[in-house]
Amino acid sequence: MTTPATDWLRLDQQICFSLNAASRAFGSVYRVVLKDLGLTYSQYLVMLVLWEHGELPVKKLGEHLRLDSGTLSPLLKRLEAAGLVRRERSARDERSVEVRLTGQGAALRERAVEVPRRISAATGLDLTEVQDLRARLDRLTAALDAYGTDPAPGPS
Amino acid sequence: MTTPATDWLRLDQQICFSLNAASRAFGSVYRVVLKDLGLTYSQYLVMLVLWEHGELPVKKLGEHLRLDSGTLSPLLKRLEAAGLVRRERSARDERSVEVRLTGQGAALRERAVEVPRRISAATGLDLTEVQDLRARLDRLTAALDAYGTDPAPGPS
DNA sequence: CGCAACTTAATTGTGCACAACTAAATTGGG
DNA sequence: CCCAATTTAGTTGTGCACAATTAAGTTGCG
Repeated sequence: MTTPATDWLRLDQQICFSLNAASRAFGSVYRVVLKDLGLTYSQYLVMLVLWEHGELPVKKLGEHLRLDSGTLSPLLKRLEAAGLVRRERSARDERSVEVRLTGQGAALRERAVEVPRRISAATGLDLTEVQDLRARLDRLTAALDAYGTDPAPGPS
Repeated sequence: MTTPATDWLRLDQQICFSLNAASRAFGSVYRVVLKDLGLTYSQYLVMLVLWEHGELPVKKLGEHLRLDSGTLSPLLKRLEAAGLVRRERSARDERSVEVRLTGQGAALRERAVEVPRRISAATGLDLTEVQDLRARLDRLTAALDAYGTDPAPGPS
């Protein structure tokens, strides 16, 4: 009684669809929760990194978030236009652009501290479940990334 | 020994980030695997639904995929331009647009059957793990959706 | 020094997601 | 029948993701 080969193409069999749907559902909740702060979900992630690390070049920011400059450049310009960050060329290395918080950006953290609690309430998961799910997802991401660099890891 | 409140804003504590990262990592793998078929990830999901259900209005397609017409309309036009689907106004209800596969679109299924196997290999997960993860993610999505319609479900 | 290789951001172009709005058609109450 | 409410696609505008390319600056080898 194995699943017929033809059923592998059923939408409800696709792990990617569940993942994508969950990601977008999160997006909807964050949109509501972050509206007061004037941030989008991705902007919020950038701010999290800046609140944690203080100040860093676009390159480092992208490494933390797995995003490239094509995504970050316009996003950072919007944050700068909103008065939350400043971007300035590094004096040491003119290729690099340092991103740092303004006073207003740093102050926004005070209002952001309640965001995780509200999101947590929306998930209906307890701490243990969240950590377990995060661990599984991180392993999955690592496996997918490895496939990208080496599609056929084998014993050869 | 509880986690300091300040740490709730750490990026690596955010379940949404792990989810988002996994979703984008999947995107990269699908981009590679689907390149031969000339489909993007989202177009592939649409084709899955059409292969499974044969023909249906944009509305139904959106319900299956949790997508609205703002996303589907341009996407379907691209699929039509690629010769994979046809769109035509329903005779019964002129508001509705029926989407159906062309011969070429139906034939593409033969080449798509190997996609799930290749994706499965990339995840490094066995069938049990995939089903468990899917179930967790679907429950999470349901909880997040419920929050959107009723932010404070209580016993009142 | 002089120049090739590399690094880093930014830009450009394509496509997805979604909110807000518009337009057209259907439906149902009077 | 008439018209208000509803349903359904489509359009517009904003923002994210990413590939490919460009431009500027740095580094190191000879």
